[in-house]
Amino acid sequence: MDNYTSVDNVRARLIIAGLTELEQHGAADFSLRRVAKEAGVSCAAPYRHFKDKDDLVRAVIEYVLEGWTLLSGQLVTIFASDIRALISELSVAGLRFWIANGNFRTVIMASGTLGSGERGALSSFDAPIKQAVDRYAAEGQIVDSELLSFKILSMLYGAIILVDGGYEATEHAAERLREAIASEIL
Amino acid sequence: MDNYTSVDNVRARLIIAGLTELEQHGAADFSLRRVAKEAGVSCAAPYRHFKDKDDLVRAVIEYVLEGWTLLSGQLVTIFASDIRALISELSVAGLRFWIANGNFRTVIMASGTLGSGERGALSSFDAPIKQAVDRYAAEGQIVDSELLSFKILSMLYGAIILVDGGYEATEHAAERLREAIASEIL
DNA sequence: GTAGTATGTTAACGATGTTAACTTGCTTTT
DNA sequence: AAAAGCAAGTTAACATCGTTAACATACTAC
Repeated sequence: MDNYTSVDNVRARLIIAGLTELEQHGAADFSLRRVAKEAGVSCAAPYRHFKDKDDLVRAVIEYVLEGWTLLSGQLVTIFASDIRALISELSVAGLRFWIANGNFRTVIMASGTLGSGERGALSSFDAPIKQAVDRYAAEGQIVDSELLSFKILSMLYGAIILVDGGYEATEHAAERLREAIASEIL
Repeated sequence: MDNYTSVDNVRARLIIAGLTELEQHGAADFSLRRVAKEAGVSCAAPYRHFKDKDDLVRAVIEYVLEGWTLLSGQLVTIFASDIRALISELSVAGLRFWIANGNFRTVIMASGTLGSGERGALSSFDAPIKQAVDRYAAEGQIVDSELLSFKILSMLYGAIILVDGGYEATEHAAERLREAIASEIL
């Protein structure tokens, strides 16, 4: 019989408990003990599955990023025939993704919080976009691929901060981002 | 005789102690007790000057931002006759400012950490740039001022994240930012 | 069956943010 | 000048936190 359902049951529960903890209390007030209680285990149990608190948080982020990998993969498929649309849609979707996953960006973008893994997380996020830009450049368009990547990625991350800071509403920023990118890859 | 030197001596000491604390331990490990000890007072003394820990951190950030206000003010004066150069120099200086003040951007850009004041801090940072762009638009250039502000500010903030995340070296990013902005306001 | 390992428990430690109760010294009022 | 009031420091205590150590228990392998 398969034992897949019971494999690492507690670990999985800890991760999704950590996810709601992150959503509700943010990165600053993230309490490992609360997560353990929420998962129905003792306060020391997490240490059987994770090195320390940051390790759990890292796992939660990894879990969340799987959603992005899935989503971006679908976009790549859908817009396979129109690279410019792909770049645009990936960026706007990326913006919405970060805004929807409110507190995660705080953790990922704050360098101190996670050891040296944060670029790993970030790069696994912007890889699809960078890849699409490279493909755009490779398809004969005369562009400085590196500069274009920088422009688009920085605008994307910057838009997140602007929205987060209350400078603009999400949808407004999404539209602006779409415009800005369109003007770059016309 | 002037009693300026002794006015709020402890409060001032707490702020600069908080500043070095933020530099050395980051926002996540910021310890109020350590700050108090560093300032030579008891662990409860800060509560005579600040509502709570976050209030102290806010004060530290305000203090740091005074440096930017000063710097940006000088740039505005220096490049008064060349708005395009002003926009460019303000942006690059802004990037360098955040990178130099490593741990502060973590605090300011993480929404959860500071109550609702974070946009206040951010807006007092990007106000000079927004202002310069508006002036650029007002001087007869046919541009969508709002869109241009969005582009430049988002690229600026995004560049900070990219540098912070290890995507690019500071000077490299500064050069790219300069290029990107130049291509927008030619 | 017995040894070993994986995974849970409870109990404890030190550090932290915060508050309450108190002292102390200066300023103002009478 | 004496008293009242207040600003600003102290110490002591509390709950919570991350983390570790010591112990228990069940599954797995030889």
